[in-house]
Amino acid sequence: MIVSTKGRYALRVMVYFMLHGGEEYIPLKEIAEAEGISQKYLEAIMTTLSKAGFVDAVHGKGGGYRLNRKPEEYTVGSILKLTEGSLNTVSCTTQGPAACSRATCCHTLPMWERLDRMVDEFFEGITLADLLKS
Amino acid sequence: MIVSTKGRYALRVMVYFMLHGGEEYIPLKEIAEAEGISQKYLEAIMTTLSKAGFVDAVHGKGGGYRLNRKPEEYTVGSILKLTEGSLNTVSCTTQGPAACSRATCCHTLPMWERLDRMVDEFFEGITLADLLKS
DNA sequence: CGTTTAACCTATTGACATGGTAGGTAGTAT
DNA sequence: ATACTACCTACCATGTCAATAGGTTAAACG
Repeated sequence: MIVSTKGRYALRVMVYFMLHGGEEYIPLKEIAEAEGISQKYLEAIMTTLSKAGFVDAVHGKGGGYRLNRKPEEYTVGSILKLTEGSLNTVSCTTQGPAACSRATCCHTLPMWERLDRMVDEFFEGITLADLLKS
Repeated sequence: MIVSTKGRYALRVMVYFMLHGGEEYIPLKEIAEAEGISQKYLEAIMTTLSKAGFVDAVHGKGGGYRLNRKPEEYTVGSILKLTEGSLNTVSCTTQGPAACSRATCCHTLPMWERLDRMVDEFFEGITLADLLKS
């Protein structure tokens, strides 16, 4: 499991904004119900997105969230990295190169690094807008 | 984290066999010490590899494990799938297509499926012998 | 004002996987 | 017989994930 619900929910919510949002703010309650996600759980995810400046948030009546930029300007990678913390595929590559004492002689490390690069390029090459195409 | 220690250890052990083994059997103890892996923990992994026919095992003095085939005939994918159970990147794709009630209308599912295919092709395209090249 | 709405904040919980340990049994060579 | 080594079963400590609970702040509306 490389991507948990946190990242997947975040993506689905962002897609929801893209499809149903405009200038107006959409309250969390509506999204949670529409997407079948626990409202309380979504709160934490939305706060993360809001703090990072991925969405605008407004308190009070008529408030809610809305996208900040055009869908083409969000990469899936940026959303996942924010909510997941990291997209590394093995613990060998999460810390610096000196994390594993066998790094210098490990015959498998280069493969993990190649995989990480491949996954990163995959997600950075997809924007929110792209998700509607397939 | 897509690959846990189980799969990573299995790969390192298989590489060890490739480099240090021949016709003779190598006891677990030697591998565990050389690779710095808990011997008891390795036992479970080796038994899995042995049961699946990836290695030959012989009890008693002078016994141990050895490779079954030529290094080019093991794909990294087959070793990881055996020890990890699955290489799926998200829970959406681990079960059948009907696992998620939103599968038919989910805008992100096709992306996860593409990712899974990409990761699978990556690992199936690498053999044990390839690991020495980079 | 006060009430409603809705974002934000701080714990806490239950379930589960991971990584590893402990202790014993069965098979093989000397 | 005994030394060695694979195999088997059970257990445990830790951490993350997913979700819940209950409150606080901010904004609109009457």
